[in-house]
Amino acid sequence: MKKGDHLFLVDGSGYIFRAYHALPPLTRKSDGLPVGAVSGFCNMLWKLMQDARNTDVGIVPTHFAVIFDYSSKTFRNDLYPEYKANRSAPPEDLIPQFGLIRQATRAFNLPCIEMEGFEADDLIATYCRLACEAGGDTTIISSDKDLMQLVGATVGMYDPMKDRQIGVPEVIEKWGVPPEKMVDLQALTGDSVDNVPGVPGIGPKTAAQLLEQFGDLDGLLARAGEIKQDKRRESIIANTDKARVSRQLVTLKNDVPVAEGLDDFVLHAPDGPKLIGFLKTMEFTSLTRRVAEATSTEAGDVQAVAVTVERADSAHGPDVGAGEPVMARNGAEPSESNGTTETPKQGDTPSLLAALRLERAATRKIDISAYQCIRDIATLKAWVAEARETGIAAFDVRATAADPMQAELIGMAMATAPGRAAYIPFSHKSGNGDLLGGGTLENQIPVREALAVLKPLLEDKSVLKIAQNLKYDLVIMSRYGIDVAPFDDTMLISYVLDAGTPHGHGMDALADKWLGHTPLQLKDVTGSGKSSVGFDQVDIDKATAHAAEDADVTLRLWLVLKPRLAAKGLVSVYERLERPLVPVLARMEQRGISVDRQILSRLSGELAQGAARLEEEIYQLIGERINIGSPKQLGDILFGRMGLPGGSKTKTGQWSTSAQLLEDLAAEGHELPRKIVDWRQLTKLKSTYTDALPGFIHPDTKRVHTSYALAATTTGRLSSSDPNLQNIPVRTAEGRKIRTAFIADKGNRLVSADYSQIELRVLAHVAEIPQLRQAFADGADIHAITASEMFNVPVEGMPSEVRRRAKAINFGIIYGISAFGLANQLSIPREEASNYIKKYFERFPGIRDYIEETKAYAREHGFVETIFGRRIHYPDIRSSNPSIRAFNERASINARLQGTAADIIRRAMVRMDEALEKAKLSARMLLQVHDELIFETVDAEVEATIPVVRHVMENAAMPAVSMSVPLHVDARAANNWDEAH
DNA sequence: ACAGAAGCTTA
DNA sequence: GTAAGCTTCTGTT
Repeated sequence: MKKGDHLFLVDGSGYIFRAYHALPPLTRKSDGLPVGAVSGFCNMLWKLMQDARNTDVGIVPTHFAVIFDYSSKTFRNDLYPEYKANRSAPPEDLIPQFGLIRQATRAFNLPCIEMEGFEADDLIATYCRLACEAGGDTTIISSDKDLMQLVGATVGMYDPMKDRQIGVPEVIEKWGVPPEKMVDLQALTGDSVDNVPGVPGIGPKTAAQLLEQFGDLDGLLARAGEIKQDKRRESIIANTDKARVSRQLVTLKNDVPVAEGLDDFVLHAPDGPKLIGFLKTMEFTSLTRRVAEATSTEAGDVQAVAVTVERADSAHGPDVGAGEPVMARNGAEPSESNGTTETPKQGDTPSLLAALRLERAATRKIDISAYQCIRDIATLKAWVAEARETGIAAFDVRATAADPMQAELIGMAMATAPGRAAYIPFSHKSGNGDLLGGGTLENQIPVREALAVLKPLLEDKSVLKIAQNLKYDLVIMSRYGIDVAPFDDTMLISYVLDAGTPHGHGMDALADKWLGHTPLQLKDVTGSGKSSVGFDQVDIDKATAHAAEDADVTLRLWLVLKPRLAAKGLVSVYERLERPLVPVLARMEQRGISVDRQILSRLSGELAQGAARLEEEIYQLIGERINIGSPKQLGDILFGRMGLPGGSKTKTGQWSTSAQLLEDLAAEGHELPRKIVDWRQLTKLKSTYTDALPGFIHPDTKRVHTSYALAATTTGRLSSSDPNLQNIPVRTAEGRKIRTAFIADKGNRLVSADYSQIELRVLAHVAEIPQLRQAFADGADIHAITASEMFNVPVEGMPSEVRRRAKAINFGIIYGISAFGLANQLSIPREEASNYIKKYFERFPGIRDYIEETKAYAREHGFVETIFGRRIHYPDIRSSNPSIRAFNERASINARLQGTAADIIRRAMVRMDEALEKAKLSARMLLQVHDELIFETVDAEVEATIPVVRHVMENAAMPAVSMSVPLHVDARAANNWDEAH
């Protein structure tokens, strides 16, 4: 082996188990021999070898071996007799397959390596070292964490089933420590599968954090007394020996006296006849056919195949046919149903213009081979000048990640007219690089230089920039020091035009609907599944076709969609409520919020303990260790074996184990359901919040940056994801503790400001209900007033149950009330609920009128509008199916209220930054939770900030709408979100 | 490995 | 009864 050679080591034993479990269990040969795992193994090995020949993917092995465990007894059992002692025997139908899989390996002409007393992992470690010393690189085909300690400059891993390469960054991302510290991490966490003890109570998150703090395991054990948390400190001190022996167990031995040397692993081509012979014996017909095809096209003999391996890049790459589907797509005629059916009215200029532009854009054929690739500054400058000339540039940023806070620029596409588009690659890598990544390709304009030319254009007030989902590009560009303006966003225009229609607002849906065109899919250029690569690995010609097409399509969509805004009277919705919010949200996402790791980690420990205790108690009560998290198992036990009363079935025929039902059983005095409900709460909090949130802390900013979607809901609300910070617990004391982890930086406070009863206020305004308007004007308790009106009870000394029922009705109205739903909510008979509603409408006839008007309007127009003109479509409102129709009616009633409230807070957000700046305040808006805004500001400015925030929020409807009901905002400041809320 | 169901969190 | 997103389990690829 020499420098530049590349060794593939397949973790054969790992492969066997994964193949066995990933495949349907009952694959048998005609004589009954179980061969499912053998089949999976052969398929994977074949795919791996085919993929490996594809030099586009980047790695061509020169050496190849498959490594197996020899037996279960190894030197580790001498160190620690319990090692792997809890391993049950392999499944019966897997046992005969071990030998077959070794034979399969030989049939593939691959070395089959194993050694008594050592695990496959030790042999892999040894060969990695030998390869490294010889100057070669190694790829380990496995995803086993036990092997991650070997990853480094010359050693990478590859998971063939997930098609994922695992290098140093991936190890750090997954485990929070670099590969060389994996041993220490595993020593702390242990491994229940292999029976490595570790330190009880220390999981991967805690271990990573401790190792970061103390450097390594020895440092940690030596200074364990410094750990603040009592339980953790005591556990580590008490289990020092276990940690040490665990480290020995997980440390791979890289000096096994191996019999075969690397030179024995030189890769030979598959011996077609030999392999086919084996596969036929196994009755793997489809793989036999594939192998036969692959080998016969190369003249069917060993020599010819061997040549193919050497020159796979020239003639047999997987992309030979790439031009064909492209042409086919291109040649397709635009679909008939693309909006041209709408006939423009006489004299309706915007409509006419819309139709004309649509006609032009849609009929002009999209030719993705016509796009230019810009590879020198002079050409780039010419394109920039052209965009200045036309005053319009659609652009599309290509970056390394879907998360704009983590993404690095790879290139950018721009379009100045339909069909006239170009791609500027900045940092594409060579296709045949190894795991370390190929070198940057020649003839690209480096990011800095390209951005220096592009920045004046992107910031030019006289050039409109157009993008699809512009917030993503905005966040990235902002990180590169560019403030893109002015701009339009085709996704948002579509959202304003068509919220609620069945098509989405993504580029593919829009291209299909408006242009009758299907753009190249990302996976068509990056490869799907098997051979997918980062966009920076994509061949520049293909990258150009894809990225430039997106810019071209975006421009065409803008030409079609923008005029429709005016035609439908939706310009102001777009310009007041949508577009200006984009940079506001981009800034909020970039700022992020501080989350205290320590608090979450402590909570996580507490929750784990609580859950474990409940688990034991539950097992005691049912006398069996079932999976409590499985509603199926739980239902079978509770209502089947234990025969608890009141069981009901879900629509799939399973026993329902909903919290409501379990609560009812608990109320009847059953002990078990209570514990299950409690267990669910604890595990929910742990898995969704305390365990998940730390993973979202950005490595550089140390803050959590959520992502807001502007066009995700039908009503105009925002949504939050990755992580969702709009559903952080608040109702229970236990859950609220999670909010204490959301903190202000030192010297700062969090300010939370939320609208009080905004949707009911909107209802009182739009439905013109005198009693409710008066109640809100008086600052009265709205639910108590409602109850008082309905039941003729004075507000003073009102029983809480009476108020509770009125409150449920008020909420019910907002949700488009039904007797069924109200009955459910209040656990009362439907008759009774029906009477409540009747009585409510007698007292508040305006609300019944409002509901009927809304339904009639929706039925007539197919949409409803908020008071600011946002349009929400309900295409199924005329459905002949009564339950679908009723659902759409309720949703449309709700949409006017929820959507208006969403519009109001949007208006507040759009104005907020300027208002703060004008007041010379440094407060920064961080989060939005539908009716709440969270800010961070320096201590000294808290008192001055609150009135400004309140003023902007309470007057947000003005001047567009002067509400007949005052808006009220509660605001307070504290060090954490729990206390501020 | 992925999709859907069930369940639970928020406004 | 409205609007969302995330995790776990389960059956199927």
